[in-house]
Amino acid sequence: MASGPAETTQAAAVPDALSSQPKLSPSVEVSSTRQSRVRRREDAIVAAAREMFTTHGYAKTTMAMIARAAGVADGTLYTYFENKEALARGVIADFYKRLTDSSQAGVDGRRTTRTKLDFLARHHLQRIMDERGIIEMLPTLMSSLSDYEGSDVHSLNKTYVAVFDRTVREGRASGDIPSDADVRVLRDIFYGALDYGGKSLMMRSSRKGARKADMTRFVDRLVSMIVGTGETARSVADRLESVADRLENTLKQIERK
Amino acid sequence: MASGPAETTQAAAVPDALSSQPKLSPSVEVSSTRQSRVRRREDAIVAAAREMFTTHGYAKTTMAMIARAAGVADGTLYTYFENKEALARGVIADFYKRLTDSSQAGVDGRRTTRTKLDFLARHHLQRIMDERGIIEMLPTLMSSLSDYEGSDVHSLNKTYVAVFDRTVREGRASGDIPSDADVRVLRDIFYGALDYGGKSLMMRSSRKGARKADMTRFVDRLVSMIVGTGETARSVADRLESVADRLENTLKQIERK
DNA sequence: TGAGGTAGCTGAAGCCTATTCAATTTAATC
DNA sequence: GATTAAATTGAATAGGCTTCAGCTACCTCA
Repeated sequence: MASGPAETTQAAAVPDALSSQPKLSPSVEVSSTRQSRVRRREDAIVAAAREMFTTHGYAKTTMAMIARAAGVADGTLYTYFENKEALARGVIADFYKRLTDSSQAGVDGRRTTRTKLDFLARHHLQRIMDERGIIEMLPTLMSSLSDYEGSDVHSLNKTYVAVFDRTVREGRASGDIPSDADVRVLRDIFYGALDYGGKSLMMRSSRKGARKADMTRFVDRLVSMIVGTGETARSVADRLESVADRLENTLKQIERK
Repeated sequence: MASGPAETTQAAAVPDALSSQPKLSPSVEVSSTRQSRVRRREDAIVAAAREMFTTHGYAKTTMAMIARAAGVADGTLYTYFENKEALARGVIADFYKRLTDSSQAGVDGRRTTRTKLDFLARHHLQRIMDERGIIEMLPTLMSSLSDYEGSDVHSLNKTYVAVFDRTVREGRASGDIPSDADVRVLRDIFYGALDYGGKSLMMRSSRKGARKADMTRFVDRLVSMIVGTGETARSVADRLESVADRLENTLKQIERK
């Protein structure tokens, strides 16, 4: 529709193979080239929108409020985003990008399957509780399933959960997770439980302390369900194995007599 | 605000201790008393609203559309419901009431913890997939957590999940579920996984057959996580564990010689 | 350096809906 | 049948999203 940089949002998912100008040295981002100013303005709009949506919710936030907060005219918003929904999607996309980065970083810093999953769970919970206003817009925007498939929010979500998927596959390979486990099933259970549990946690336990304890109990249980009764069942197997060794040896001795 | 029967919706949760008239024989419901006509009209409005919301989604449904479908004037809607949100809540409340009834009935017809949970899971999945348009309105309406607490939707939801809670408590008492399990934690995991999994199921597997298989695999896994590695496997594990104990002790004695 | 061109910006006007309310119809009561 | 109260109506109001004709600031190139 608009001839302006409206599609920038879509393209933002990819590194940036944008338009006419050959890329200048990236360090000059501070300079006042047209592109950089445009990008800065888009960032300002997204930031203003996030602020407003988070504070007042999607429905009660008006485009005028966002424009005012971003320091632009109402019409300018439509140069960058097709409409209110697209702007909200932009905010969500941005959220997912940040979430994915921090999740991957956290996972990389841990060794065992259990600690990785434990981190992923806590991190997800923390984030959706902090920025709940944003993720609550998701169902509103993606009401028609067809809206969702193919949207950049969808692909960014896939990128995000891929962090979990990789962790599970590694866990399966290393024997921490039963090898017959279906990654998609575990993923649905994991994130479903976290989203629902997050709401639940916010409702009860208003006291800071109680919430933290509740959260720990919840996460521990959830993670234990995935890495299996693992520990115990596994240790039984381990013990049985060593018992078998000792039995064989002892039996040999007894039989020899 | 309105002097009309606007609060009927709220009161509908309770059997009906309404107003002036002493209750006549309930069989005369067909008659044309003022109250009965009012109730019939409210039902018509809720039904029309459900139809529209389900087909077009909350945002794209206009009050005018609902009024037309219900065969009343625009203004009449506001005699029964304070505003569009309240009307949507009415639709959701109605959904929960029906869901609770059918769930309880299904649970009553089953014996074991596993089959009860299996039924609850499948039933919940089926319903949220069929009437997805309705439950998708929930986050939109209840965006401010404070809206939710105390709303009749909240209390009806509590009534609904109570069916699950009872099943889990019974399962704990009968030993099918570990006695240290926290009902709230299990509940969050159960319904969270189902809600998320439902969306997931709808996205992949468009083919009828594949969806049914996916659903079975998903539900089996989820239920197994709650009732444990399941009756048989669990008892074997228990036996193995105790055998291991005895073996170790015995071996020590033998080896000592 | 200045003319010409264009990307980006502006904000008032248009359009669409939720919601209100004065007037009207319908039902209950006496 | 008259009186009163409850329900209903739909046109008017209000407020928010979106458009668009014109304006500004910047870039390019001679």
